[in-house]
Amino acid sequence: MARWEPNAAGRLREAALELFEERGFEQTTVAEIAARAGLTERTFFRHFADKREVLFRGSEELVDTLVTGVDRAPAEATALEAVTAALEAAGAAFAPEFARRRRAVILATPELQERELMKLTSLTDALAGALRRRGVGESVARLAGETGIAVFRITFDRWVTDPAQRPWTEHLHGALAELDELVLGAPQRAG
Amino acid sequence: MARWEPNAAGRLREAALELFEERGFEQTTVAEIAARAGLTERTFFRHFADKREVLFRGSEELVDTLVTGVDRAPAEATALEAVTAALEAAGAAFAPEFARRRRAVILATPELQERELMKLTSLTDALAGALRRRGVGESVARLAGETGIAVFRITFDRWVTDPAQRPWTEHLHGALAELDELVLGAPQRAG
DNA sequence: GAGAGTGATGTCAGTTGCTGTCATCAACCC
DNA sequence: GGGTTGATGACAGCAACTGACATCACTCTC
Repeated sequence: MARWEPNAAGRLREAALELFEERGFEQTTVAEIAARAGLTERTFFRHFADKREVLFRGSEELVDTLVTGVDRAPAEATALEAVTAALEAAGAAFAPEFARRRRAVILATPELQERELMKLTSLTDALAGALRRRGVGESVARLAGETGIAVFRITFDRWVTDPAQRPWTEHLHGALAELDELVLGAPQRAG
Repeated sequence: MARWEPNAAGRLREAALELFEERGFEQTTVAEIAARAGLTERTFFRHFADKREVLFRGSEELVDTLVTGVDRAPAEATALEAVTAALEAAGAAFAPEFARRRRAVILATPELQERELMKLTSLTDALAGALRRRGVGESVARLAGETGIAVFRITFDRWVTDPAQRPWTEHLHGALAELDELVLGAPQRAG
């Protein structure tokens, strides 16, 4: 038998999410989270740098997914096509039920929104960096990064709140079509 | 003689900025800031909701300036023209020396970057809201808000770091011209 | 002009986020 | 079987932040 119950970080994350849902982020202490997970406060801070971070574990993997998606796009692909490929790959990174609960808590908590904005900025920077590495100019890379994350946010929100639970790629291409409309004045995306 | 030295909030802000420059945000305690301003820690928290906020007082006024700028734009103006008018008005809101020092501290401190992203988001939302109120559609208003703040950030950074100290409007129109290039493929802005 | 506010400040005690340090002890290695 | 490792617990301590109450120059009112 193992000395400790497995998956301490996962238990802490689930305990935190439950408590945040029940009584709110600020009204929950780290000691309470740890107790529900069968651990101590000190151990919580060994797994997560701070109280907010418990809801953001995994964002580094998302960065990797997006960068890999851009890197794997064919050399002839435009910046936006490479970003689109990356965003398609990103859809597989989320467990829908967890994502939905987590999103509700973040929307209710300014402190968590701050952290989320920071993570999204790192996604933007990572996308722009990957594009620059494949030869895209600085300004276009930055703009494409910002646009890509804007599309990502729209896609994520719709996917998470869709009562029909349509797949990620469907929402993604819907958002991209709207981007085309905005830029070109009419729907033109084929597929 | 007045019972207290005047401008407590201003003294706290200057003391905080000095200490953040000297030894960094995290290495500075609120008690130290208050002491340098001739006040107590408790009084600091009466003037500022938290330690970060001491560098962000005034952002509500910037929101007002931008919204007023959009509201005052002629009814025929496009969304982008209204945003441009608002951004021109925003230039007068900054004292360059303070802005430069503040920016350096924020760039060195992730905690402060989080707060800054939050403030920029509220600027984006305010711009988009003002545009919607003058009849601009939801999606265009949001995109114009995001674009406007992106241009604002570029303008602000260049203005603050410009060794030649050229005026705000000059940097603003430079950034807008680049936006045109990106969107239209060639410089086309006249004035 | 005396008494009753008013408002910015001080004082103090308390909670909570977060950190450093040392101890523990099953599992693993040689 | 003894040493090492690695996740955890225990405990002390700092700093951010809050609530409650006291202070006292100024101001308003009659």
